[in-house]
Amino acid sequence: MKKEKILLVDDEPDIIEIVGYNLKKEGFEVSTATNGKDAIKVAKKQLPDLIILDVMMPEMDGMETCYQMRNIPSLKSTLIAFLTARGEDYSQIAGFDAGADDYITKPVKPRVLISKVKAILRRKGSSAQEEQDIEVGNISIDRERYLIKKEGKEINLPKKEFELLSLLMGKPGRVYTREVIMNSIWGGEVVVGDRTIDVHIRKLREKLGDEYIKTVKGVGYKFEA
Amino acid sequence: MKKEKILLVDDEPDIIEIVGYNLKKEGFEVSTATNGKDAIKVAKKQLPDLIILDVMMPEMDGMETCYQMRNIPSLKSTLIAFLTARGEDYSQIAGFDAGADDYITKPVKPRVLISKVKAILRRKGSSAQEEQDIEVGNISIDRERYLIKKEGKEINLPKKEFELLSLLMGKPGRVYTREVIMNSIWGGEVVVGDRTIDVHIRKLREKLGDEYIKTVKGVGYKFEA
DNA sequence: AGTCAACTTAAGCTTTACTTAAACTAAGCT
DNA sequence: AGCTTAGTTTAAGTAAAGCTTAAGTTGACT
Repeated sequence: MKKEKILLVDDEPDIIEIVGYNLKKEGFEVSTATNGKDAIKVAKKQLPDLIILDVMMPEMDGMETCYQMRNIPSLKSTLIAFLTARGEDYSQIAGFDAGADDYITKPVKPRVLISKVKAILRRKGSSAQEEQDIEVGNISIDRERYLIKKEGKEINLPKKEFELLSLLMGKPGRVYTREVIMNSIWGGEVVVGDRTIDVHIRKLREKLGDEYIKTVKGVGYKFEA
Repeated sequence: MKKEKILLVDDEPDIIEIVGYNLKKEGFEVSTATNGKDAIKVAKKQLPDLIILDVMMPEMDGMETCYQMRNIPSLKSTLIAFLTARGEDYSQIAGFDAGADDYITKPVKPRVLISKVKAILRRKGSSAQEEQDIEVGNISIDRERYLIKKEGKEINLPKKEFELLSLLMGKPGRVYTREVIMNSIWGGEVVVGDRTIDVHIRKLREKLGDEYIKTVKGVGYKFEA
């Protein structure tokens, strides 16, 4: 099995040292950063499986770093855990809101840390969604150029429509619930009505033809050739 | 969307009271138990999404309860979180080993609790990919695409029928009582008459043929090849 | 024969989605 | 800045699919 990559971010070298050592000993591939900016840079390159992020850091704190990371598409499926001093309850709340998956309280006992990290990673399972260009039937999608082709003809889609189609075509046949669609395209924060999705679906059908996107009543939508 | 079910297990009525109140206020459907045995009994009936389990309990403690629950197939995908006094590091480790998904430290501040619970449940959605497709006899079920196949032919079922068949096929041969069916598909809140189940069974038989779903008079229904 | 549970049908009700148009927003242009 | 346009979201009416109920029927067991 491939080594799992962990990015460890903390401004205190001691912590990096101790935690890093323990993680490596357990067979993880560990990279480190001492501030938010570096962390983002490294994360983009390495695409780690888990990022452990200290909340208290100079310049850009963990919370802010987390927000920014969550807005980077390639890090969407990456797990983020906060490292926080015990009892800072409100930072926990804000942390979850910022999109963290878990938090770890300092001071950490090595064995606890390892158990925790393993538990977090275990959850992840198979979320390695590939960013490749997809082609289904006579429709192909080019994420890099932000356009789609139908029978060779290029069609330009506005952002939301493109993302919606992109999501649905990411796994043809699979039904996406409105909830999932909302979360993927609008994110948990923005609140828009359900009708909005309908309308975007409609626009897509208008442009592609009705035969591609199917409605599963009471459940959601799916793309099918 | 259907309310998420949480089973709360603690021997102290005060905790149940406070925590339960807060969870209900957030829109969760809460059931309770004051000891491990009851907890298992209730869990089997209700099939909750999340079980919050106090570690320290008389008779059967949380750890033991957790072990036993993990050995019950129908609770395989249920999340279990421990409720533990702050700083009991070793119980945390043991907890993860026992198959817990997370732990919550006492004393709990309501807002933290809610955030935590939501975070835990949020994970489930994304890691529930593990749902395997079931195949019995010449009928197979594809949860992702929301359709079933009989001898290769795809059949489209409406939501309730699909869920009902899905439930029954989850364990072929096992008899599901009306009560369990109600709880799984409608949730404890909605109250609909027993005839409703009959009708859905009928529709299924209409579409699949009478030979698959069998009636066990006075008890319930089962799926059999 | 009487009782009880399940079956069957069809009708009415509810929910969900479709469609259209109009309001709102953001970005680019003059 | 104001205008223009493309894009997004909301709103409202309509259509359809699905769900539930009701009521009469069947069949098994005493």
